[in-house]
Amino acid sequence: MQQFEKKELKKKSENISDWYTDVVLKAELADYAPVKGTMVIRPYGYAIWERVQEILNRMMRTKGVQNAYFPLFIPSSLLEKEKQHVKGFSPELAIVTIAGGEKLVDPLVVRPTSETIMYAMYAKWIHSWRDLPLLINQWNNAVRWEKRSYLFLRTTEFLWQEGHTAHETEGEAIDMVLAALEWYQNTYQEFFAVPVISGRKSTSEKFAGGKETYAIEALMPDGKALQAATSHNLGQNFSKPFVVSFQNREGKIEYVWQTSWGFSTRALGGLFLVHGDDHGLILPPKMAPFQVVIIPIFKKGLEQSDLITYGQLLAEDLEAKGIRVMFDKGDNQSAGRKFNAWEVKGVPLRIEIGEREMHDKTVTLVKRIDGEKFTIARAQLGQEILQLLDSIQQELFQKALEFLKSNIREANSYDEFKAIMQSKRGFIKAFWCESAECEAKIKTETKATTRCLPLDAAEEKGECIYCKKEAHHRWFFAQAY
RNA sequence: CGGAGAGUGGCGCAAUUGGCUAGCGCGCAUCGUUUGGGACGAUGAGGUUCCGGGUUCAAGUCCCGGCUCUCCGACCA
Repeated sequence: MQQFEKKELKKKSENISDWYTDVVLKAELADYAPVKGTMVIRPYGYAIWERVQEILNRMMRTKGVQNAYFPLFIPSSLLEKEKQHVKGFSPELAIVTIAGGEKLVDPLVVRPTSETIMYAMYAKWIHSWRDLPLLINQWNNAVRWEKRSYLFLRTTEFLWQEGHTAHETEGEAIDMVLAALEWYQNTYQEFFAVPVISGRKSTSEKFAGGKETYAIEALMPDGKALQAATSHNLGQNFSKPFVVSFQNREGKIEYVWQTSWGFSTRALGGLFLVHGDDHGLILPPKMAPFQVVIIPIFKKGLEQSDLITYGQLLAEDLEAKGIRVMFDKGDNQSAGRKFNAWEVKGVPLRIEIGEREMHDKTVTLVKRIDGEKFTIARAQLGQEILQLLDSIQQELFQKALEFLKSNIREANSYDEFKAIMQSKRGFIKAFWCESAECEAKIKTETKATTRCLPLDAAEEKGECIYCKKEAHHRWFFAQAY
């Protein structure tokens, strides 16, 4: 019995954070690396990141954003040009002080984000309004020396895309900021099947050096919120110190209006946490590296090669329909072991083929989401699977949406607020006067921070939940990841 | 950076008051039998017990110093 238990996954229903770590390791998404806080993203996990790249690249192309690559090292003198920016990042910088065996006069910062190095270049490239807008994205890594790390959700080194644009007018820049936010929201909702709240950040939560920050916030099963991606309106805060200026249509010198926005591997953590159950991961079909796994069941007296041919043709048919298929045809693992392995990895559909199916020209189909098992004729399989994948995608989103909806609560008094934080957590909508003092006190006393003010939040009259002074909006609060 | 815990084959663990050739399960390799929910048998490989120093006839075990990891807090995408 004991040996059996060791094979089991930790239960999501019992302890979500143990489950999460366990499932990330066992599904072979990632593994711990030798340096504290770093991880290896393994092929299965990286395939999911590549899906994200495809999705976001496609979205970025619609607006003409181009990919490029800027260096990893930033001279510290450059980083220091924008005061709020250095101040915000300095506690978590990794700095190279010795290189080539010599002490560096100007140490090199390993990028925590690339505003400074990119804008030093933008200053060189932008001279006229005709050079605008400049729309560049890069897929890269960044390093922030986190004191406490967590697979995917907070690693010392992480992967992301960072988009950096420069515009002629602030209006254009704001359009860009909101467009990026919408891309992120779509990625999360339509592809990850995770509903989000998108909105503006408070002053204390905004990007160091920026003017306004917008974010998408997703609710995790433990009632904590995950800031899944951000989009910043930088105003002219960087263009001034970096002298990114241009001659406008009237011939006058002006500073550009800038934006930056990023979507990191952290977002994958949210994807893994939200879906999934005691048996492991559940990947939404649109993100799954394999949407279908075909498992042959060999039997004595059954010609193995016949079954493999049957499976091979099946796989080719499905692939021709654009379905991502894994045919796990090896004969050195029992079928049961394969079932379990692919369940942990969250493949949405499993096809079992054996003697019966081959004889009847059918397949046995099993849904990961609920374990439902049925037999269908091979002839209709492709169509059936496309429909199933679609309905599973919807079902996952609906489930997550219901969870989100039932975990958004209004608090009209501070007592009510505290009571919610002590029990179910989730999002709390409450009036707040927008003073940093109240925000800080609420955080210390309840762990909840302001998450955002939704874009469509109505202007209302109320009193701050903490100080009872006048307030105009109900902000979203939650304990953050 | 504070608090707690832990470092023993790849992984999970064991090793009596300090005592014999450091064990067990999983995994791995070879061969055979198997395969409809984590198969079985036989054989085999694999160890500087985190590092450095000390005490002792004798150290995985005790002492000192260091390092690393995990969890919990403050900081953060």
